[in-house]
Amino acid sequence: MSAKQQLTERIGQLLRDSKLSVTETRTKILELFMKSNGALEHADFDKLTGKSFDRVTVYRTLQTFLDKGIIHKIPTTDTSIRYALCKSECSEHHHHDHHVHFKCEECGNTVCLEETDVPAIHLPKGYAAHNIEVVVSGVCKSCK
Amino acid sequence: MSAKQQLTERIGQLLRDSKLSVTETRTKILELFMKSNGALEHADFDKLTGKSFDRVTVYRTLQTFLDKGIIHKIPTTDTSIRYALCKSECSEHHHHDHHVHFKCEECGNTVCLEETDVPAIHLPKGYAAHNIEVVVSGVCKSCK
DNA sequence: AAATAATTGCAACAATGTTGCAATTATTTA
DNA sequence: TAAATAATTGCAACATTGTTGCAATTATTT
Repeated sequence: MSAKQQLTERIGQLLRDSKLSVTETRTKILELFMKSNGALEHADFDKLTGKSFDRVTVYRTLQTFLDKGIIHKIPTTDTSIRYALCKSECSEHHHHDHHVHFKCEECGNTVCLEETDVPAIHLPKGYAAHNIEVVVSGVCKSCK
Repeated sequence: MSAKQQLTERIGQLLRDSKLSVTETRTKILELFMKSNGALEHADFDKLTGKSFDRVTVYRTLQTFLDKGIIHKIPTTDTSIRYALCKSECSEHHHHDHHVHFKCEECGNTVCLEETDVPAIHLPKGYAAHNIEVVVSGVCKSCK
């Protein structure tokens, strides 16, 4: 079995596990996530697939993946929301997204730093934290 | 001198200090920032001013304030970028925005927790950090 | 108070995101 | 495995958000 076939099989399994139909769009989009080593934004899917899918379909696919805990959003200060694959600990009802995100100012790429834990934050009295997002910007390994 | 007049005078001074003309739009928008205890998004200005200003003017005003270091952006995972006033340590060329942002899931309000410092993050080898953004979501003081 | 410089608002556009519905594709059932 | 059912896709149409050029207005300077 070729590497390509293996990837397709793995993606199919992931979709079935999430109780989703295995379709071309979903397979292709997951493939893009798995091949890319960073976060993707909506416009990337047009670029990377050569607009093979309708914009609406891409929006709906991303939303579905979010709902199922397959991908997560990364906060930004620009218009484009970024998405990245979740690790296996994430599920439909519980995200364990406790890693740091890094955005490189040189190449513009955003990556998940899985090894880097989000530190505990000591909030003022009366505040209850459910989720902590850390986005570091600077220069990445490849660009320095 | 009334409280209202004092605020207007303070705003005028802030604008002059930043080498900006003192106009109605800018004064009004800064007034909104100073009166609100949280971050504002573009749509808020329409709501709060009853659409007294053209959308374009509001966009340009916010951009100008960003450039001058009067306000800063707060990252989000939704479409709307949020803005909040900078403290006095910020200037045109250097932001000292090292506080934590908190978004309440109940009331939707985002606030700057000035007292809460951003912790040091230990990045993997090869990564250089310029800026660290921390956004905590949960339940705020008023909503718990 | 006039001259100059900066800001505003309009129009027109571009990009991003959403909804309903009919056609297509995937899954289930027999 | 073919028909029935269920889900997904693509289109059209629209809503929202953000951008640019330019003429009219307003603020600052001389």
